[in-house]
Amino acid sequence: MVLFADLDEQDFSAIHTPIDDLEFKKGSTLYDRSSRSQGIYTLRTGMVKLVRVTADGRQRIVRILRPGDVVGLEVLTSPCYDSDAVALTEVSVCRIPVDVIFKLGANNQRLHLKLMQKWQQTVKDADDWLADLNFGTARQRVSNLMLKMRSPDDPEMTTIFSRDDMGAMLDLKMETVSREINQLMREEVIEQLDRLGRVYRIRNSELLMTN
Amino acid sequence: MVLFADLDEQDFSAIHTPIDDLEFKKGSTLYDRSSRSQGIYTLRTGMVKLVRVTADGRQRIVRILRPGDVVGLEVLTSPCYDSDAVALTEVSVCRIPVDVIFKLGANNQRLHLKLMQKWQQTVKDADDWLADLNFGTARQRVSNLMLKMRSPDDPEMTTIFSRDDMGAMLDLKMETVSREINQLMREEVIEQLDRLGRVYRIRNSELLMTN
DNA sequence: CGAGCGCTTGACCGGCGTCAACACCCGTGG
DNA sequence: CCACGGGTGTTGACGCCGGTCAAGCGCTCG
Repeated sequence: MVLFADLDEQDFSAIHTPIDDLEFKKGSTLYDRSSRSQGIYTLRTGMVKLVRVTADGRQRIVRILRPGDVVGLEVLTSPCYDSDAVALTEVSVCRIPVDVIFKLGANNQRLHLKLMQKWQQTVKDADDWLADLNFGTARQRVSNLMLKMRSPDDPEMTTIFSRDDMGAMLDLKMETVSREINQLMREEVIEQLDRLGRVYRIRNSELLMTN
Repeated sequence: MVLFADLDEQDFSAIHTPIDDLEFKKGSTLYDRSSRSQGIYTLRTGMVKLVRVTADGRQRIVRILRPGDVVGLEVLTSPCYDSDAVALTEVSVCRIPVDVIFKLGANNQRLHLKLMQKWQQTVKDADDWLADLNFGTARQRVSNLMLKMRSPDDPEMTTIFSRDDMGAMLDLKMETVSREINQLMREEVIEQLDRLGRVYRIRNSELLMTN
């Protein structure tokens, strides 16, 4: 209940339309650009990637969403979504139809404030993504991604993605991503914790930052 | 009056705080990250760049704003700005104190809708910027920038920036930008119209798009 | 055990960065 | 009027980072 955290009882009684709790499997798409609006989603657990296809047919990941983020805000003012949303892990979300937002929002100042905060966070995330992950050498990009994907409750842990996805995030080729990660491991800056190459421990965050 | 286009007389009478019309010279900064919020700006004429400084001290331009855009929306929910805003040309803006927005918004549904549309446009612009201008070869990036900066009322005309600024937008070095532009001119895809290298005519937009 | 997928690693190549020289525009001052 | 200097843009030579192509490894699942 990211958006409704501090609504009154009476606010809730105004809701007649159902709010669905949904689960998505790893790899399944919550929505794509062609689909009509089915509402906005608040992300409870898991990670979601927002994907666009460039003019020349390649995939570009424009942002990663994590628990607490809102997915698909754009349909509040637009009939369709701006990108595809694909689950990177098992994902559980809460889907809220657009008209529920408008009914509640009609005379609810606090919801407007919460929405505005979500918009602001989205813009900031987008700008951060551009400034931190798409600038500089391959090594800098990979380092910054490892830092950005740290676990909120244990900043030594970080979990990343398939090498292909990382390429689409950082504008690098899979092979380059692989090389940089293994280089960081040889230098003992990071340490692999699983067998699949997704979970790492950061042993020297200083060095990652000053790359 | 981008935001207040369809407000009632009575809405306006609620405003006591002054709304300033301001002018900025080319190169002057409207605000920077350290400055306290002085309100949001609607851009009437000219162009503004939003700039961030990366960890390693280089400048990154995250977006260009043009007439009709709103500058500094983030201070509606945050005490300070997320980036520096610098005038790329002579600029005239309309500055609206934050509390005016809140006073008007308290019971004005249409203003909320307008604001939401501005937020959505901002996110879309940010994502477009990432997907179109920071992906692919130098030639593709320069081509896409020329397309994005076309004049709204004459799509054959496009006006760009200093080579250094273009580098900070596209994550390329000045020299590379210069080479690509001159290459496009030799191929007669574009044609320079001024002596400073800012205004061009697009002679073959097909070719620019399919690069 | 073998097929298939994702990841790693090596060899090679090309595009972009680096460094430097130079052209051009403009303002200033002689 | 020209001489000069600084800022911006262009162009060339060269080197290196990251892309390309290909082989091989290690899982997982049939």
